[in-house]
Amino acid sequence: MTRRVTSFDVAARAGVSQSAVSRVFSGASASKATADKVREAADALGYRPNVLARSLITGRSRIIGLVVAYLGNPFYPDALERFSRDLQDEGYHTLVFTVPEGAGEADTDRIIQQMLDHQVDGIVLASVGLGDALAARCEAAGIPVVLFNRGQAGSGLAQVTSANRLGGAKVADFLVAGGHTRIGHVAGWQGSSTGRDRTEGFVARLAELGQDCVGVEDGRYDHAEAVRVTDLLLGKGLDALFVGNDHMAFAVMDHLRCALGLSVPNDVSVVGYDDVPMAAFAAYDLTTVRQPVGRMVKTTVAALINQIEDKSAQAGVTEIDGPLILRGSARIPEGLQ
Amino acid sequence: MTRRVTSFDVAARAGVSQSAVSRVFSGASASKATADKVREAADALGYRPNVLARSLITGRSRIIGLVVAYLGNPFYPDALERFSRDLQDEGYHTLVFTVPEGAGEADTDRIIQQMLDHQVDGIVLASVGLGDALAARCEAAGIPVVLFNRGQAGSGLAQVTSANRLGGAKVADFLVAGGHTRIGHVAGWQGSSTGRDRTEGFVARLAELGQDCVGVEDGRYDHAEAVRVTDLLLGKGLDALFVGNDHMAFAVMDHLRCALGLSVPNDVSVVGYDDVPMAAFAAYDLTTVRQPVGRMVKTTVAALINQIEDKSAQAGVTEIDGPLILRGSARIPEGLQ
DNA sequence: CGTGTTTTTGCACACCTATGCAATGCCTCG
DNA sequence: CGAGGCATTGCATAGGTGTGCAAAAACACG
Repeated sequence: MTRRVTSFDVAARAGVSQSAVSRVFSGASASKATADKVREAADALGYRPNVLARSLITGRSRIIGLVVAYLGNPFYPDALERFSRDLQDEGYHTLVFTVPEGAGEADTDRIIQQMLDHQVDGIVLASVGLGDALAARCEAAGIPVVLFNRGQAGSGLAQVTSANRLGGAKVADFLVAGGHTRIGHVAGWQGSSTGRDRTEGFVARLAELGQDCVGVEDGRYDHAEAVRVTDLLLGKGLDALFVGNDHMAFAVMDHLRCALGLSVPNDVSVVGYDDVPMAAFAAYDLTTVRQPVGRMVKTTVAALINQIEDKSAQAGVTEIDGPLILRGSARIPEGLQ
Repeated sequence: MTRRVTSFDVAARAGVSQSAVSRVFSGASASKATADKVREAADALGYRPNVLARSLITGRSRIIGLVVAYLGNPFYPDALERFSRDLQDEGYHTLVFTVPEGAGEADTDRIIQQMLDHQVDGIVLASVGLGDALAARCEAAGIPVVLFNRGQAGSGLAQVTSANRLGGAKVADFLVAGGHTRIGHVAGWQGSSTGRDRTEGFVARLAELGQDCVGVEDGRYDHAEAVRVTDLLLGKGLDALFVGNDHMAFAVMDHLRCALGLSVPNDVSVVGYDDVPMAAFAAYDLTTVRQPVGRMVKTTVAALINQIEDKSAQAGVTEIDGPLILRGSARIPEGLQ
């Protein structure tokens, strides 16, 4: 195994100084003549700048830390893939951390610490919260943090979500327009802003329309839990269910159809949230509120890079609206085709 | 934003030399007395070793590059999550690269180059191949590469897969035992070793049992393509289908049931490969060959770390056997309950 | 050709840690 | 008490790059 070829080697071969080589490769000013000489020598030797040394001195690693929790929910692999690609396009790389199911503040703490150790230039937390102490630590280290698909009121952190309240309201409008009168709700985890917001928007709009929600139960974004609380709700008599995300909606539909022998949508209409690719599968054909992942990711990346390049940039809260996608899992009101 | 606190700061406060601090934090020998002093000072100042500087000098970054292609197939998010966790447990971190759908050698080349630039200690290629030139470059740089769920004959690279030939054979045994006589096969991508091996094992065993496979079509691990070729095969009259992975099997089942109104398994038995979590969903209840992801990942990580720590270690080929999981998508032979 | 201005270049140092080497201190055993 | 062995410590340097500063070169202009 041969020693790494360094900028000195290139300099020697090109007959210039090491700093000239550095300048050529970091885009600083250099005359065409030397630039040519340097590039030629570099090619001949197979030289590539050592990213570590560069990062050490510039203090910027061009690495973004991405923390993701629920990879079992197909929404997140999709987001992850887009993050990786979009960041790559901007010249950044993605250090991925997964936080296990029942992880607490302590686990997040360790992870954030490791990211700081690696000198990441920024952090994306996908559906993961951040304690105030940790947020302060990142702030102190000058490392921007953006929350993806998760809000945190009063944290002062940048956030990108879909318009969850509005989305919930859209579902309420839709189900009422469809003539449903006994509407239940398997909520997204009420410990998360997305879960709460969707529920609030949904319940509030139902009330505006003069309907009471027959029942609300927290499904905690979990398969088994969603099925369990569905049974609770069904005991009250239902003709429609709004489920806090697609992932749970699939479980609910399976349970209704296969375990209970009910027809969706004839006996019960089901509406989800996310519009993951699987929602379009014929077996589910799920009516659902689309979260525009592509735009959400691009917005997140833009916000992050903006804060990295301009430390004084303000952290903003962005909500991106998404349409209700009409499919076959819920009765469609007369007027809408 | 305050300057980073360095080992010198800690040394000054603890009244020792910088090297003492270094030794305490890198686990080298140090007396209890100094270790205590150093730790106290470090805690007081909030010192953490700079990973970049450490990597620069040791030549080991403790970062593993993970390249993954088909995140749309739920098998891979699962694997990714396990890789991240297992590597974390071993003190490594995961730099993730995704290669876009129709990516060629050139894209892979760029990605590998970037990984080398980042001084990764090792590379995992999940269902991605590696050209000989690139393999040689990694070899030259002394960076071990392990192929995950993909073989490459004659490459000399370490490989971890499931026992694909055997798995295909198991499906053949099972379908024949179930009394099927007109068996078709939507193959996994024949440009991949996994696809070819499963097909070979399946077809060969069918032949041993005195049956001809009614038809084999390449589904290319793609949803739409799988549906398309299913129609081709159905034209020949089928009572069973072996599909090259679960991801395609879902599409096939949806098509059979929802578009064509056929019953699975009454009209056609369907068997998949992978046993992704979704295969257990009631809507599909898919009989399938399990790929033991957990063991495959652990084996891959172990092989990688082994090669990292002992450069002379030989790259091996590992195949891990997985059981056929009996569910409701295929007729079950009398004897088996 | 001389002077003033801009661009280019090289020198030296900084970034932060790990580690070989020599020196120091401590302990043991005769 | 002295010699020898061992653990510990500090010094100095390496690892590969970016960058401020001053010198040198190139250029413009009268």
